[in-house]
Amino acid sequence: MKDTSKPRRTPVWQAIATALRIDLSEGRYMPGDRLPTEAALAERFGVNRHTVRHAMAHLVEEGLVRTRRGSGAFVAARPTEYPINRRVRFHENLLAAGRQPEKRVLQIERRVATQGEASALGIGTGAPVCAYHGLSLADGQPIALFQSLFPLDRLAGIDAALQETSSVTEALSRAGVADYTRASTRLTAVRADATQALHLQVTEGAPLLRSTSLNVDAKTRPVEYGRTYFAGDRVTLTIEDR
Amino acid sequence: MKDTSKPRRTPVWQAIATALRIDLSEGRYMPGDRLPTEAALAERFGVNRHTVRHAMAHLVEEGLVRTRRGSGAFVAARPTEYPINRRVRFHENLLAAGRQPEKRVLQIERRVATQGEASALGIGTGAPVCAYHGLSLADGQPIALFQSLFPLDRLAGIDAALQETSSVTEALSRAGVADYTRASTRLTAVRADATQALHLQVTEGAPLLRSTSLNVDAKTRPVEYGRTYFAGDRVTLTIEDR
DNA sequence: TGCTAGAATATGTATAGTTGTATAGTAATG
DNA sequence: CATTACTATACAACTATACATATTCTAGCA
Repeated sequence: MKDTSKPRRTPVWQAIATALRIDLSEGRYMPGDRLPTEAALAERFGVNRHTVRHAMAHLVEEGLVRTRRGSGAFVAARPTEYPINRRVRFHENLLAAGRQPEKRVLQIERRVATQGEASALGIGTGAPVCAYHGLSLADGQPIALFQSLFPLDRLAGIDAALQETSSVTEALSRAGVADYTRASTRLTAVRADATQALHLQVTEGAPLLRSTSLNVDAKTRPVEYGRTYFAGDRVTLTIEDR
Repeated sequence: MKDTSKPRRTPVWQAIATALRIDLSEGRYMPGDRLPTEAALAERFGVNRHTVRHAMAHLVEEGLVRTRRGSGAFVAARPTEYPINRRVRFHENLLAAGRQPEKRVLQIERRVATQGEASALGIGTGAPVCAYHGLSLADGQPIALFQSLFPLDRLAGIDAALQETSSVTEALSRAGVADYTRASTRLTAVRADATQALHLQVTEGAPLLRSTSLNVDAKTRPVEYGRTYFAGDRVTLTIEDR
C-alpha cells in the first residue's frame, strides 16, 4: 500500500490526529469517555505507538483530550463559562452552564487569622477563623481548588455546617447569613505547584487563574474571604453586570 | 527542536509525601494520632492507593510515621530522652520526658544463674535467680525489651512482688532494698532478630541499642543485673552526671 | 458483666495494564 | 551528509483489581 511513487504530503501522525478529531467531533466519543489505548490505536492505524502518541500530544495541546498516566486518555469537556458578578454561586453557575457541579472537601480546620486575612475580613489579627479547603468539579472533572475563610466570631458553628453540606451558601445560611454578595474580586495568573497540579490534574507549572475574593452580607460585613485557583484551560471567567 | 525546557515534573508520590510532611510539621496531626486511611488519602488526592503507599513508605523511612497492619498509620512520637545516670528509674524517666510509662510482663521465672550472670551479680554459679522479661512502653508505643536478673538468695520473694507490681523499684523495695543505684552501664548496637522485632514493632534487622547494666544497693552489693534492648529510633539515651 | 464469633475495616502483597520517557536504529528527503 | 519522520525496544510511574492478613468493632449469648 505504500509506495513508491507517492510522496506523502501529510505526515502520518497528522492524519491520525485528524481521524481522531473527526471521531470526536462526530460524537463517536463523548466527553469523559476513555479513548482506546495507545497500543490499540497503534494497532488499528498500523503504526508505532510513538506515532500515535505524537498525534495524541497535539490533541492534548488543543485541549480536546486529557491523559492520565496509568489510566488512559479521556475526552475533555469544553471550557466552563463561569460568570463573576455580584452573586457568585458555584452550584448555580455550573447548573446554568449545563454542568454537573460537585464539591470535594479536602480539609476543614479552625485556626487564627494571619494579618492579611484579618485585615480583609475586618477582624483582629489572631481572631479565630474557619478555613475550608476543597476542590470544585464539573462533570467529574476538577476545575478549581479553593480556600474559604470564615470569621468564627461572627459565624459560630459554621465549621460543623460545612462538614455536613460542603456548600458555602447553605453553611452561611445556617449560620444566619441569608444572603451574601461579592464585594470584590482580584485576578492573577500563577503556575501550578506540585500539589495544585495533583489536585487539578494538570501538569506542574500549568497556568492557573487565581481569584481572591471577598463576600459580604446584607449589612456589607465581610463573611467569607476566598482564594480560588481555576484550571486555566477548563474555565473562562466572564465578567458582567458591573 | 521544540522544547528544550525541562518539564521537571515532581513525581506524584513525592508531592503527596510533601503535603503530608507539611501537615505533620504544622501540627495538623499530633504525635500518636492516627492518619487518615490510605483509601481516604487516595480519594483526597485523587490518586491510586499504591501511590499513597509509596509516599507513606518514605515517611515511615524518615521516621515520621509508623504503620500497623490492620490498624492504621500513626504519627511517630519524637524520640524519648532517656537519661542514664546514677539513678535510673524507668517510670520517673518517662514521666520526666512527658510520656505515659507502661510495663508489660512477658515472663517471670526462677532459674539458676549462668557463669557470666553469677559473676556480674557476685554470687556463685548455679545460685538461684529470678529472671524478669518484659516490655517497656511510652504512650503505648514499645520502646524497650528488657531482662532483669535478681539474686534470689539476697532477695527472697522478689518474684512474687514483681508479679504484682511489674515495677522493679517497687519490687526491690518490698524485698528490703530501699534504694539502689546504677553501678555500671555498657552499650552496643545490635540488629533486631525476629522475636525482638515482633515485640518492639520494628522491622527485622532494625538497629537496637543494647544496654547491659548493674544496679547495686546502698552497701554496693549487686541487686539487679539487666539487659535492655531499646528501639534505636524511639529513644536517645543521654549520659550525664558522670 | 464478660466472652466469643463474625463482620467490618485497615494495611500488606501480588499481578497486570496503561501512559510517560529514554535511547537507538532505519529509511526517505533535500 | 545532515535532517526529518517513523520504528523498535526497554523501562519507569501510576492505575486497577483482587486477595491475604492483622486489627477493631459489634452483636449475641451465657
